Amino acid sequence: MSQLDIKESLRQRGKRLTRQREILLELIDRSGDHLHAEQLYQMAKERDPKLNRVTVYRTLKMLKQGGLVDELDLMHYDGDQHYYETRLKQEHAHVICLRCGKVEEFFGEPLQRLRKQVESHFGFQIVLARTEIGGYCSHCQVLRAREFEEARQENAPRAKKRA
Amino acid sequence: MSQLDIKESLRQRGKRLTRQREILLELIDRSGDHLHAEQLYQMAKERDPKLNRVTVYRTLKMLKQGGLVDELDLMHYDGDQHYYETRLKQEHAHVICLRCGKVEEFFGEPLQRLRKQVESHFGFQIVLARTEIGGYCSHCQVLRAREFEEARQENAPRAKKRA
DNA sequence: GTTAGTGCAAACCTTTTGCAGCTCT
DNA sequence: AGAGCTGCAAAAGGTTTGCACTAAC
Repeated sequence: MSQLDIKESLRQRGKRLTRQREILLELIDRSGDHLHAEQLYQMAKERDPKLNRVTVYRTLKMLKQGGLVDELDLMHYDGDQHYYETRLKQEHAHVICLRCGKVEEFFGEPLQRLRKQVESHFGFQIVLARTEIGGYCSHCQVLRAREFEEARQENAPRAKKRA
Repeated sequence: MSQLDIKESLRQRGKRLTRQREILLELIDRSGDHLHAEQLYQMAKERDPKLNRVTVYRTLKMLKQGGLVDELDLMHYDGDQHYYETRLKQEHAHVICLRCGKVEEFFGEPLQRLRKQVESHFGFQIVLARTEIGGYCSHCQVLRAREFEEARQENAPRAKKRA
């Protein structure tokens, strides 16, 4: 969903396109996924120092209610704030590395199957769905193993390095 | 994961089994899933009026870190607090009705497939995973349709009931 | 006897609200 | 003109922290 689509959607719902919203929409549009309110606020403040944090929250809330952005928790990787991304057509899971914080997106058929099964199994009408997976990316798995090894050696000082 | 299993796990990790923890574990064990800290606190206070809210938070945090309970958001159905459930062997999704708040659990093979695919696709080591689906249960779908109809008639007063 | 755990008060972080004034349309 | 939006200040909601005291091991 592009900035233009979002603007059009606001127009149709009789929302005003203020200077502040222009700034926020542009930032959301180009700065990629997964920002939280404070990040967005800091970035917006550079373009308009008077823009208030509250406006960021109000704008995000409005976009969320309009179905234009999705709200994520990302396994509370870094505190309890929420993260936002412009809504994509295709459902996807978020895979978060608990060590480095990197977020991968996974698009795969199990997600569609899951959705269909829940709908038919419970007669449920799905409005929004979210899958978040936390763990360690391949890079950090190696680093963690190394860290463990180092910690082990520190706990057993004077031991010979090799048996 | 039963209360006894949890106690054993604490013992092994050198955690103390205090009077307060006994109370909280028992409540978590028997009062079913999906409570949040405040609910747990209110229940615990009835058994020990001196037990502090902070102890509830600290206990939940410890159990979470020990992998004994899982933390959920339930699509922030009712505010931004977290919900807790004792960890089950089998992965499942939570299906939350946004109107009545009912939570269903869905166990199905797409979840296992998803997990496997993410592991192999990214070489990712999964620690915890969470799928939350928000929408309307079959019961509330009917009620919502009725509510819409009533609202429509109020907005068009004196209109004939049937065309 | 140690050390982990508790209660209390106070702080913290994120988000929301009330209201007067401003600005899109 | 007028509804909708903004900024400011203040509050709310949920959770964490520092510290002196207590209790489990």
